[in-house]
Amino acid sequence: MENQKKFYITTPIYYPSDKLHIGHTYCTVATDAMARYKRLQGYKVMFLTGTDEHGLKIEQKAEAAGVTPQQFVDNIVEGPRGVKDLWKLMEISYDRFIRTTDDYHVSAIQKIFKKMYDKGDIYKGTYKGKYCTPCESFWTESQLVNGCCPDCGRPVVDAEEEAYFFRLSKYADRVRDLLVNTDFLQPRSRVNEMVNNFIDKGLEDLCVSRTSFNWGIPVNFDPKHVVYVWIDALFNYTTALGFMNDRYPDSDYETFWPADVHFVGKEIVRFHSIIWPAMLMSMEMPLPKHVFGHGWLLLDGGKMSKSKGNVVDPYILAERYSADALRYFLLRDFPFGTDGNFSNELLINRINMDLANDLGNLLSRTTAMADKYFGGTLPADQQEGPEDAELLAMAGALRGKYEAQMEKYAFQNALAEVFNVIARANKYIDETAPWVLAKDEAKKPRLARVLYNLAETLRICATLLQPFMPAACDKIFAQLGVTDAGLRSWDSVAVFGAMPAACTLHKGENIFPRIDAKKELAELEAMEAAQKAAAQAALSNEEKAAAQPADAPAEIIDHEPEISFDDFMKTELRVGEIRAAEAMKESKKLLHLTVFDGERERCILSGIAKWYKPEDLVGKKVAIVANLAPRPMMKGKYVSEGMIVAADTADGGCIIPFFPAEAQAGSRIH
RNA sequence: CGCGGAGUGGAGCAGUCCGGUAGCUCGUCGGGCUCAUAACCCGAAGGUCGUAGGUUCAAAUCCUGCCUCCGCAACCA
Repeated sequence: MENQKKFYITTPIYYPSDKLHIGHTYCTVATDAMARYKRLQGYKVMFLTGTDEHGLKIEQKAEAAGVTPQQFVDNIVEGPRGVKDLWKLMEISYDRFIRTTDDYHVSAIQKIFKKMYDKGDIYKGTYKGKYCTPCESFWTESQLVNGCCPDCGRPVVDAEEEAYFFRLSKYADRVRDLLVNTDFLQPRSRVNEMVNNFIDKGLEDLCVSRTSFNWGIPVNFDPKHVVYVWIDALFNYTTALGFMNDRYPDSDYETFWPADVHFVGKEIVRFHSIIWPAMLMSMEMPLPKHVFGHGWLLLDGGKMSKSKGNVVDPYILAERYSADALRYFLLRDFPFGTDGNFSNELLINRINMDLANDLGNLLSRTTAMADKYFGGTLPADQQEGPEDAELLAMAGALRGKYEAQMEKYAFQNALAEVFNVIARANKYIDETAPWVLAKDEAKKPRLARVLYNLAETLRICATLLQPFMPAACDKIFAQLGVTDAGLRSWDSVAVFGAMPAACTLHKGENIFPRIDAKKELAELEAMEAAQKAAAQAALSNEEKAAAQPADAPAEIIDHEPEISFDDFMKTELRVGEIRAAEAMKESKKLLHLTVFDGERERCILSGIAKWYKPEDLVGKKVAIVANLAPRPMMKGKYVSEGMIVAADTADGGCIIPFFPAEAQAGSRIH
């Protein structure tokens, strides 16, 4: 076993500030399929996943929920319907689960930080900016409003905050070379994006510590700093192998590092393809062989949002249709490298067509005939026929084709290859018409051979489907009478015919029941409506939300401190009449509005272009914040003098309340 | 002229690097079969491959302009 081939694969560590959604599930399922595939091939696999638990956002969410940050993340990770429960439900076969709050990780990160510091690649610098003393906040020049704090409007002072920086710039050339001249980053299309957008624009040194929040790993030689996300999160891939800690043996690191591939979402490709290699170079550690940036699942053609995301709760879908069916759908319908459109209809359709009609039904008709014609056990006396050649050739060649696709992470193609064979087997039944053979006693040997070929084809397909649908494949093997582990191995599907001729198969339960699509879609829609209503109710009832912080962290409202009437009156709300509105060529999101405030026309740039057409706004009367400090925008090309009052909508849009025509432009709003 | 991706029969996609009968899944219509989960098999209709030019004997594929959609960046005062 010394020479056994090794394979180390990881998912990102997810940020547990909310419960995970279908997008996280997608990535993790893909990683799991890859890990299982490599195990099937005989590799010694290390499959790592976990959670990235530090940072300001979690600190704030915990505070809002009235619990400690540790309690907050414990609940989301270990609690009911939490991260680990989801992975259990989804049959995720991770070998290790790392939490960045695990003490071994914490101490290892401190050592890593110190080592980079001692080397000179991390240095103490100053983060220069404008500081608002009452708010205890730093702001950049561009964030200031009229030279004042954007939060409270009070003057700011020049200040410097001490921070540690990583010499990212030092490694820019080497990282560029890595991306451009090797296949480190895949798919290739992501390379241009990284090089053009980030590297060639110049890499600045990276701020790797914070003093503005506490929920993080303290820099142990300078404890008022905490390690910011980069070093904390990225090095998880090595600390989980025992690197610089004693939780796991050093031999794990020696065995598995460097990783064969990190699967990551395209939004974090930048961190994994630029910052991560640079930090490893600094540590003089080997680089991972590949980073694969996969696409997103889109809803209605757009990015998944919280309000939409609730609808495609992986928990609900897996419980309704089985984890295997959901896993299959995710990996069969979407090319791994690019974005894909998720919909319940596609999901149900795919389950019905491929799993119920083609695979499930093939198993069902095969086992039913074996029972009916032979009592389950095929006689060894079998006769080949002219219809056999093509099926045998396809099933025999399947492993090679499948392997070629899997090695490219082209899960959808690998599955398509398997289902080509399944379709061919269904056709083979028509060609051989076993029910006709069964009527003639003399043709029993031929009939036996036909059923054997079907069973063997199913065995080969099920073996290769194990990485995708582990539980369902177990059931298939049970019905095929395959008890010998050797008959579900990679070697056993190299050629057709490994199964003994006199095999015994019995019809069992339907493995993939057909779904009543109409009824299901209606029910899912009803659930969606109910969830939206519940979310609305929770939004309007803060106490209720606070009582269930872990279940409903998304519904916590961040309230501002109470203010006096006088404070309120400092906000000068007035009726404004929109005299002109036009789209801006410089921005897709902004509309350029000319608003009459009762005494003059002012320019207001408002981020509503996505929801309002200019012509629909002209002549309308709206509420404006009249005493908001003018704000230079588009690099000073425009100055926005005020703000239009608008509300967010549930689908992430926005809506403006309009005053009736008789409202006087300029009149005060109380 | 910020960066990048995409536009192919009703739907979702492949094909584009390395030009040469436009393919797959679903849907629709017609037929067959009865072993099976009203499943399976066969056949048909349906596409000027976003648009306008160019190169070529030949362009979905190469080149140029334009339009539309989506992400990132900027930014929603």
